[in-house]
Amino acid sequence: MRRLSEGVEHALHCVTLLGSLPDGALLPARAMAEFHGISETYLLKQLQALAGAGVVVSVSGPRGGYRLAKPAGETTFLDVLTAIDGPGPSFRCTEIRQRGPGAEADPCAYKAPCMIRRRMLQAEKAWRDSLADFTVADVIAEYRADAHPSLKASAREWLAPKIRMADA
Amino acid sequence: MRRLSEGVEHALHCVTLLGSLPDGALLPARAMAEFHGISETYLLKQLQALAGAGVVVSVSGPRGGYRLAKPAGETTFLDVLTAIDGPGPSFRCTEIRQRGPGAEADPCAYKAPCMIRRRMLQAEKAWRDSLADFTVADVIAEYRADAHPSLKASAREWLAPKIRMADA
DNA sequence: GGAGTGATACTCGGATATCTGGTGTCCGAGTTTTCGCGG
DNA sequence: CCGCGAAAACTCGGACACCAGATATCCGAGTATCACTCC
Repeated sequence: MRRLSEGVEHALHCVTLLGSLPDGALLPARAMAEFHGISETYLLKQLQALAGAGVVVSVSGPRGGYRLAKPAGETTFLDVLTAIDGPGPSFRCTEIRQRGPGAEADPCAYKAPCMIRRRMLQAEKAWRDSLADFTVADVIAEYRADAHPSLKASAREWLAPKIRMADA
Repeated sequence: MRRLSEGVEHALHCVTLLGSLPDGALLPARAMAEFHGISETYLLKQLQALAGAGVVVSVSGPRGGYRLAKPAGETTFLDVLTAIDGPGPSFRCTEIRQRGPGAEADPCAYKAPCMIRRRMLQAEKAWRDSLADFTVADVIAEYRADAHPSLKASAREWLAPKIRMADA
């Protein structure tokens, strides 16, 4: 498969970050960009796509920011990938078997689907199924179990002043 | 995942075509391009990659052309994909977790691999495993069983004069 | 002192440049065939 | 008629333009905050 967009990595890390915050907490894009050392303006583009796909929700104005739209346990890697790279399949069959000398044949002779297309989509389904099994909560749990304690503490400390709690 | 290269489709169809020829038969790139109604010069680029990866072998000069390097039953979709799109993984972890405020932390704190990277590579492995299960022979067998008889006959007839048999 | 009101500051959202990599093309290297010439 | 040799034709191989999509950026819309004024 072609090289995967770098925005996917940004989106996955940011979604994981959002999922590790307390319930109802908001985090602005600037904080996420600084935390990961990436471009803020470009990250906005990805967050915009995530918001449009219903993975995160955005709140405008001061005290605004982003938060997960659903609990971390219900947000899968596939949701994020679909939001960033689009819902369509990566392999697109252009039916080249029908071009060239085969073009004059009866169109109904091509009733059967292209075998190659079928196989490629089947492989892609395996990939999607695997991604659908991974939730953001899984990554967070693994992080909390394995990450170095001082690392977790410093991250928590750095993030604390940037977090905005909902009015609730 | 990003849109898959269109050359992949060309390569897969051409490899299938080569696999359906009699043993030792050669077919020039021009014939394959005309058969599929695609650009000959661009197809050469893909065939070059396939030859470099050892999927097909090329023979120069008149009466030259391409043939499969291994039997169709041992040539998998994964071989073709790897040859065209490169062997590297599609998801590349740039370790953004180590940038930003986490940069000052002890490097040994990052001994554990990035969880997100691990999951993405795992999903990619599922995709590769699925592709490795599909051989060119499978597609050909399915084609011979399901394709319209007149279609098979016309293709055979069109290809016949372009096929070059090895000296054997 | 409290409420209203306007300005302000901060946030996200969409439209706009730039640049890498896929797409498409060209000319050169190599090999077999073939035609011509000489024996 | 047969053998030799040079030229030609056809093939693949690598290097060169072109273009779409990802990357990176900027300006505009919306909203809560804050300060100031008035009651």
